[in-house]
Amino acid sequence: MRHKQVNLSKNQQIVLETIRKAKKPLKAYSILSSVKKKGINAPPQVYRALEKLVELGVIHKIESKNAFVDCKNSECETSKATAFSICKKCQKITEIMNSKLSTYLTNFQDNTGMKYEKYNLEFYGLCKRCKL
Amino acid sequence: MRHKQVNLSKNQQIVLETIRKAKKPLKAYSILSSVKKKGINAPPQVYRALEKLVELGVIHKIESKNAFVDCKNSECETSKATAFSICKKCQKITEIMNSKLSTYLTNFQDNTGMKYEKYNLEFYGLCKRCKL
DNA sequence: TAACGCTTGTTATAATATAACATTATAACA
DNA sequence: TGTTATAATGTTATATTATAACAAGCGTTA
Repeated sequence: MRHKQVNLSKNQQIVLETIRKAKKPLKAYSILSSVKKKGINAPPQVYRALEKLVELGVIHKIESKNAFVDCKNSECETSKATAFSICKKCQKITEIMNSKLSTYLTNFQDNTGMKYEKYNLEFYGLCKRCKL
Repeated sequence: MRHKQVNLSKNQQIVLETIRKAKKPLKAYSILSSVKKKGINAPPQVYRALEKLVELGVIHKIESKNAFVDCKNSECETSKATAFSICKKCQKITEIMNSKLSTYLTNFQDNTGMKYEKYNLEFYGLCKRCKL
């Protein structure tokens, strides 16, 4: 498995490392405060790194949370097909990797004549533990 | 297509009317400036109305745009199952009403043991006109 | 070298959203 | 009707999320 990390700039690497170390999705300003000690001082530096990392598909943005997680799917080349489950109680977020689902959605066509290039799906509910 | 009949408060009605008149998704502060002449002066008034309307399922939030559209689906009782197509070029947003899709997603199960109560799906691409 | 593209650093500000609190309206019902 | 509970309102202030704008550095390559 090859890592695109090789091609990342310094700030991009720092931000990615921070996200990878986290057990949960991180928000931009939380990342910012984590990386201040590494010389990243201002929001644009974080947001620029995030934008690039999302573009590369190595992280994903959870739109309904304004938070970022690293992509656990090693085959994920870009961020064009993403699905997450979000626990309403503990906020745990998991990337759903289900080939039937992704095939279904990637091939989905409706009658509007639109050509879909990308999708993002977010499921909400209670995770196994919080159901108890 | 019939709109849903619901008992709404004054501010909720004003906000809903504004969204219904719009041809495209509206952002909260854009709504705010539209309704200033009707006596709504501050963000919380708009956000509270929006929150309630979303809860009732008469409008939906497009998470990736921080914008709100009215629900065109007269059978949509709550905001538990939503799907949209978003044109990357003209920003046109359409609610997807496809029973096969909603059945598929509503019944979707993965192996995490999570029980899904709600989902939101956003497709991105080029609409018919922008493809030309 | 010069021109270019990309990343960086920096300050300032825009855009989105909520906290907190006081007040008023409405609904439910004894 | 009066009483209570709940929902909605109005208001100020502030928190949170994100981008604009500009200057400068660095490596590539023409």
